[in-house]
Amino acid sequence: MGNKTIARIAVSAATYWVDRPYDYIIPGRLAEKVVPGVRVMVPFSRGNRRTEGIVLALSSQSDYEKLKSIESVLDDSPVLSREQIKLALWMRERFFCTVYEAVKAILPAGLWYSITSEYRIAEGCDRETAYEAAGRSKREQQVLEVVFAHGGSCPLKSIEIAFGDQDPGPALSSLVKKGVLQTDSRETRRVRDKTVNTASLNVSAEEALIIANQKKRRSPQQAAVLELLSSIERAAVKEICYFTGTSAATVRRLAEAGLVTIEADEVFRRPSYKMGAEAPLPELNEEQQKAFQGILELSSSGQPNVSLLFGVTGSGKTAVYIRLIEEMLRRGKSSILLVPEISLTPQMLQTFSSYFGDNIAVLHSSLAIGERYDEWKRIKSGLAKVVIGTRSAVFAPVSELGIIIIDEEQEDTYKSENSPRYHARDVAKYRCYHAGGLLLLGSATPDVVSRYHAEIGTYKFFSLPARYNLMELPQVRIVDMKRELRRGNGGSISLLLRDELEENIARGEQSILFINRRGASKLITCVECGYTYKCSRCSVNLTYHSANRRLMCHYCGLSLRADEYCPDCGGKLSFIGAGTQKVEEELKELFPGVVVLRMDTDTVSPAGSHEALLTRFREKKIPIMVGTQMVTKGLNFENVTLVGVISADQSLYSGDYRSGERTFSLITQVVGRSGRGERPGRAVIQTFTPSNQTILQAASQDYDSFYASEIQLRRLQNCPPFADLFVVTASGLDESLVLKCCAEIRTIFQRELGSRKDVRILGPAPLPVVRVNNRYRYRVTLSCKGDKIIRQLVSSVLIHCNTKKEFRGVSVFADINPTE
DNA sequence: AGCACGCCGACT
DNA sequence: GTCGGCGTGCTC
Repeated sequence: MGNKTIARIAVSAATYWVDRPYDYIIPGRLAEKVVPGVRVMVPFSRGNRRTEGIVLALSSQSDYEKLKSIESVLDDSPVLSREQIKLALWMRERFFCTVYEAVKAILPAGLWYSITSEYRIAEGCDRETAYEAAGRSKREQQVLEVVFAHGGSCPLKSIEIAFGDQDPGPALSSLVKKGVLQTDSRETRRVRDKTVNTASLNVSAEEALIIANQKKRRSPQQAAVLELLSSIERAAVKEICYFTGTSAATVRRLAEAGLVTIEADEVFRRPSYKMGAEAPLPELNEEQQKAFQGILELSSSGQPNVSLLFGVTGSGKTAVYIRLIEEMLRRGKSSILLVPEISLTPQMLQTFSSYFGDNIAVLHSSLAIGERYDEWKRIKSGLAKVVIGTRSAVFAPVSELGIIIIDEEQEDTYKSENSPRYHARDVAKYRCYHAGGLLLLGSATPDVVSRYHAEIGTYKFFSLPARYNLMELPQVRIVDMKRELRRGNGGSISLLLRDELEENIARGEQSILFINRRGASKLITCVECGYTYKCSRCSVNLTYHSANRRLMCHYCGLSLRADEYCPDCGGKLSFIGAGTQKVEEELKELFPGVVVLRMDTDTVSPAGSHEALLTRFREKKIPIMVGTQMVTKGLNFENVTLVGVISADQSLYSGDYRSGERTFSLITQVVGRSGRGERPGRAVIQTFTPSNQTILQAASQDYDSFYASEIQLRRLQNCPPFADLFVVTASGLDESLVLKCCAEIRTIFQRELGSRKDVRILGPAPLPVVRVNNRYRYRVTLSCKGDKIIRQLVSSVLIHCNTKKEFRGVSVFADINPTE
């Protein structure tokens, strides 16, 4: 080791366009503590404001002359490993975020510091001199008033509140400069390491008993504690008190006498769920065994290390997961199982706990911050080697990564909607590649991109056949909603569905109605012929924007005036769409007195209440349940024999390249799950486009034919997997400025890439909802294979637009292959 | 972004 | 003269 006195640091205050490693001097007193992966406080920018940073690397020299020094070190040991630092840097390049944004995604929230500053009147400065120094400045006077009102010292927050929308900054720094005020800032952590005081004997058990006997007269309580400890040696102070009826003070007195030692033992806050009884490993059938072995083979042979496991619900994917995780444990390696938010239920955790017990750590968003932090610590320390969680669990700090399994890998919840806009699958791929782990994608309706990779051999492909003896394919009927309209039924429930519901109610069987609420924007269709508007340039459906009363393409921005009548047949045009509430009301009118359970984001908010609703539905045998996506998880009930899809169209025509895939996946899931008991299930799918291929394919559960037609479409449209979509979004209060910025983005792309045949530039186009929070949002899309040159160009466009004076007030960000 | 510096009109 | 408003430029 040379004399590395300089640290390369990523700072949290840096925005994307100034984000780079900054060099700082490591002061001698911190030399030991500053190592890559620890967080530090550093002065940053002209005002030297205190900023959190993370040490990326150490160096013995710097190109920069006027270096500042690290102020303090926040961590005793690195919070990021070398691999994780590399991951953060990779994420910056890949997802157009700052290094620190990536770091924040990788680490649990419980680790974050919040900085509170305090201002106080300088020592030896009285009221008079202070006001004299403030002079005639009203703001400085006001600052002093607030500080004195707080007794000479007060948090910055209070001053800010007193100032309202005025900025106290200049007045504060002026007063500090004059020596009237002094400031202090402290970083505090919201979550502490939880500890429990534990007492243990300092003397042998025999000695303790002798002393206890001596003490029996004078201090019977101390004697009782010693007696207890002589038999169990070590116990939590709380428990000692409970069993002996003494107080903590008694134990403390013994500690002062040197007879016992009290230590703070680290304990973990654990999320609670029901543990399953220990169970033998599931047996695998022939197909499962083939998949199991085939997947494991990859670990010895190297590339490729990704497999796709295709199998409908009930085909036994979970058994394969369990055996793989178990195998990894046997090899001393860790596993990460990612599930979509809605599948991570107590029931599911109970199942896994039967096999892996306390080896499991759970990570998901509705855990208490302390629980989440402690689960993270258990993983990092190697206490938990089986991680089960949602999207962010892909960052779990396991040391020996054996396998990452992504269940239902086509789900949108694996893509983050805000910065860093990562896809868990991409991160998993990166991690597995670099740590030599396996990646397994599981699905009944794989992402078309994944299936394509399996087809061309970059992923290994395994398929589990459905267990036909378990259930018959439900009887599926498709209802043409245009005809319903023409017949005078303007409601959202067709005559057929009404009859079926009636029958189920009469028979005491249960029904679930599914509403597809994806894509909040409106679609227009012809009542007579089912005509829908398509973009002539993008072959996606146009959506109606009430703001300008025009039909627009979300890709290229094409806009048409909305007609009154169908341009094809002259029929009446009408909107498609229904909400859960509306359907609930209609049901109550159709079936007075029948209980209807509604399940959507309005009725399901706290964690676990989703589960509670489902339990109620099952146990109370409530006749009808209506809901959005989340009801698809409630379809495992024997008594549910009818499933209705209220409107299959909405997601189908939402106008992004994955809408077909999403619709197929949803309908397949819904249809495939009715009739899980003895009686065969029935499904009714309502649609305005009954001849739509995707709906027909979903109704017959035919993934292969769906894939075949979808992949052709993707090739035609130059969408993933044949190209990546780089979407650059600009937003701002001034609509014309936002548009001007988008025009410039387009021009830059055109100038730099215009000659490349494989590149298509689309837009500017409005987002499905153009105005949010008074900000107008437009985007330009770049469709091409993402290589380094493209990524660099996108990055430079972001920096250009965010820093150009002309575009002040417009913020621009980029996203790769977004899901709507 | 956030913060300081510098320039300029307005007001004590 | 200074106070504070706003435009400009930089961040190891």
